[in-house]
Amino acid sequence: MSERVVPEGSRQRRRPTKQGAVLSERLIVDTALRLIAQHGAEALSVRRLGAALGADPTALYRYFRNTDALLLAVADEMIGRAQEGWTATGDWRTDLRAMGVRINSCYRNNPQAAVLAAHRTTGRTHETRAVERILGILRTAGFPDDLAVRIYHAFVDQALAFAAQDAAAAALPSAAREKDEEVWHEVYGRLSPDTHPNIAATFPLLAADMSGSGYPFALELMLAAVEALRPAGAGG
Amino acid sequence: MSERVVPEGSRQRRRPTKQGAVLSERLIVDTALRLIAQHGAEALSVRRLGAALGADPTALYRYFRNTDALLLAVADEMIGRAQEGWTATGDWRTDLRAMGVRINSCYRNNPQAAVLAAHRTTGRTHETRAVERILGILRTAGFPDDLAVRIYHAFVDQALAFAAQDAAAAALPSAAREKDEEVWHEVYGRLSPDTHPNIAATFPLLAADMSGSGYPFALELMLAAVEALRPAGAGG
DNA sequence: GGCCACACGTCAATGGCGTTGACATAAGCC
DNA sequence: GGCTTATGTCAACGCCATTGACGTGTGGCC
Repeated sequence: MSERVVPEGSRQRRRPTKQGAVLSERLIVDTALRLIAQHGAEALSVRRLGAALGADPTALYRYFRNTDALLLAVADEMIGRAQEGWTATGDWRTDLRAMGVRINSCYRNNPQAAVLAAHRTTGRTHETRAVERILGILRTAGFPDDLAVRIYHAFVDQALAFAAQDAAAAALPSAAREKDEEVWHEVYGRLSPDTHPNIAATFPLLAADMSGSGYPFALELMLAAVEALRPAGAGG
Repeated sequence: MSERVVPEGSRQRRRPTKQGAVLSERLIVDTALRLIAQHGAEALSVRRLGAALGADPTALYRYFRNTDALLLAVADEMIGRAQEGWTATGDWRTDLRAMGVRINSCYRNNPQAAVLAAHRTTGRTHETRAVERILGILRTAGFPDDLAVRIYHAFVDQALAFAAQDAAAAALPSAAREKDEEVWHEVYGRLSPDTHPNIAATFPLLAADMSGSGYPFALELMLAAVEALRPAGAGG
């Protein structure tokens, strides 16, 4: 009895499907990402992916043990794409902000995979490099080690937590997402000033602000607070 | 043809199921939370919930239009539990901190449900009350409306995002969680100072700090930054 | 060039899921 | 006590992921 999944490296026989497609791990992952991007997160199912590939749905199980393994591969591909091209400017605030924004948008661009990946510590090269860089930014800016570590922790956790939060919102089935937005206008817009004076007084501002992510402002607040903690006389 | 779902307020005929249970919105939500707490988030399905209630699964559709509506009710119940017994002290910083800590710990106590609930806007009573209270804290502290709204947004998103993040960690199967922590010590503890000087220099501090949640310090940073934004001359 | 093992695409089937429409019956109003 | 109808029940639909068996064409080997 042979194992169902053959590692991509030792794969030798490539046999076209009835519809002529030649499958590979790479092709499947790329197709899954395209499917998500084009038709939303809920469009990703084994059956639909099979159809998009021009193959029997169960052919996927020759490449991934289950859908979880497939999603992990998709997440890994996403991380690889996002890490490309970052360089330090030397200004700690600019660099930290860029890191935060990159992590956030990287996850938000692939919400389905992000939801799965955001809560895990991989210990792989891309991750360790990011840790090293952020710690470097803080220590070079003059923060003593114990403070640098605490700031690193808060910064990274916040970036990942917001990324997961925003990704989860983007990954909701479109019906649920629309309903969430509708709630803001229908429910919050009709609360009485008697019972909810603060909501009633600020409603237009509230509805406008809540449609976006809270991360950019939260990031600025954190940067400002960190600036205030920086030892006097430190360079940069 | 009457509407399938009757609002809980105007419900008058309570008819026991074959197994003798008397259903209500309240009972269903509580049972759902118990089911999730005992058997994990994936144990929550219409069929299993029906079985746990001692009713036909489809009886739920007399109380909730679909599973999404049920989920929102569960989420709102968690928000309500987080606020139980809270009272304002009048000091905005104390009150905001208490709100944040309450949300965080409540969600972490019900990690499986939190993972499902933290990303949704329910528009239900517990949620609107929380929104009203937080806005009240900020406006009473003297923040102008537009700033109060932006701070509210950043604060709430931060609390929920960290709550979901911490809950997800707590909800991992124990084997996977131990493996994640082990990876932290094994991988990060053995990185060479040549390739990862900043990690190597701070590793003991790092390993100690990363074992807890980043939220408390992130919350303090946000409060400090907000304090700096408060208009001069405001009371409190 | 021909043979053979078996990898891999395919098919059928299983058991789960949410949801709907039709039905029966008891609750509560008059 | 009769009527209306809310509410619990049932059967069925069309999805879903996953598995085991099957046969065909590929690539290695001589």
